Amino acid sequence: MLRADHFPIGALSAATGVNIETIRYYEKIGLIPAPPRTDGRQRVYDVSHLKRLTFIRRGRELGFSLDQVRELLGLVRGHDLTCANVKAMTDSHVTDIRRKVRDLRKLERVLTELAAKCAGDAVPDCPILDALSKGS
Amino acid sequence: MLRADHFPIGALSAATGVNIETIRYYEKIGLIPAPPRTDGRQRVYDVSHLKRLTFIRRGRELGFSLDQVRELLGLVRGHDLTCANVKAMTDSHVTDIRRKVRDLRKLERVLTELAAKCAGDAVPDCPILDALSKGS
DNA sequence: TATGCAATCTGTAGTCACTACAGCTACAAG
DNA sequence: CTTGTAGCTGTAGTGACTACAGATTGCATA
Repeated sequence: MLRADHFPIGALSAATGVNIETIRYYEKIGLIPAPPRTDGRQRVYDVSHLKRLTFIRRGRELGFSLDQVRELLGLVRGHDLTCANVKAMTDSHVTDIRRKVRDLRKLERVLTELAAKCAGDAVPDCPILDALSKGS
Repeated sequence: MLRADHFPIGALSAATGVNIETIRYYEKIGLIPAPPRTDGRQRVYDVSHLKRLTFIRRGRELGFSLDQVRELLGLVRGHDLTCANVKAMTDSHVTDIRRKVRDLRKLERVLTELAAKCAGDAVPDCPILDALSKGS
């Protein structure tokens, strides 16, 4: 944990695991507020930035888009989210994820089947390429 | 199936299910050869283009990147692929897919657990937001 | 105080695989 | 010959960053 109550961007990056360039990017798109600066125009952060950025990182890790994270942060027209709002967003996100998993598992099955037909020898002729080429 | 042996881009698009803009994009990045043109500079395709584009579309549907498709097409330095090459690419792709599935299922589990704790009522206080905010 | 060097700054361009659009020209049917 | 659809080029936008160039700042040591 950071002991100092003010720290530069590198420390914020290290503490949150968010890339320095990404932090500046988040500032540019208004996801985190522009922090105060030193006389030399270097950014100075405090614990509130650390918390907010940690929230963003976890949201991203859970697969929310930046826009969804923005919404979760209650940034949309200053509107405070209710628990019901958040649950609805989460449920719809889970539905998306389940669909992706289904699609990927199907892909996996098809590719595995194709690979099984493939002897893996040194000839240029291959059942996988055949399967991709054959008429509809 | 197309009966004419020469056809314009719209017909190629309809026959393959690949968007017109995407076909031109594929040409620009060298994935399909530039076809001959009419006097009015409109592209004229034949069955070879149709086959190649179908191959590309199927490869994409199986989740290969354009660079992998390019490789499967044997475009990389004119080197012909052996069956072993193709099998190796496919296997590594399957490994990628399995990893993605694992990650997504984990995400699904975490989100489902979070959503279960959430009463879904109208108060602004929400266990999901709490979980994202809490210290590490 | 001087110096050296790591950290930070801004701004731009690149990534992937397209998609969208503006403003133009070509072609086929009636 | 007109009308309408199809096609043309070139550029910019998408999401979520990442990479870089070239400048400046800040801090520690000599």
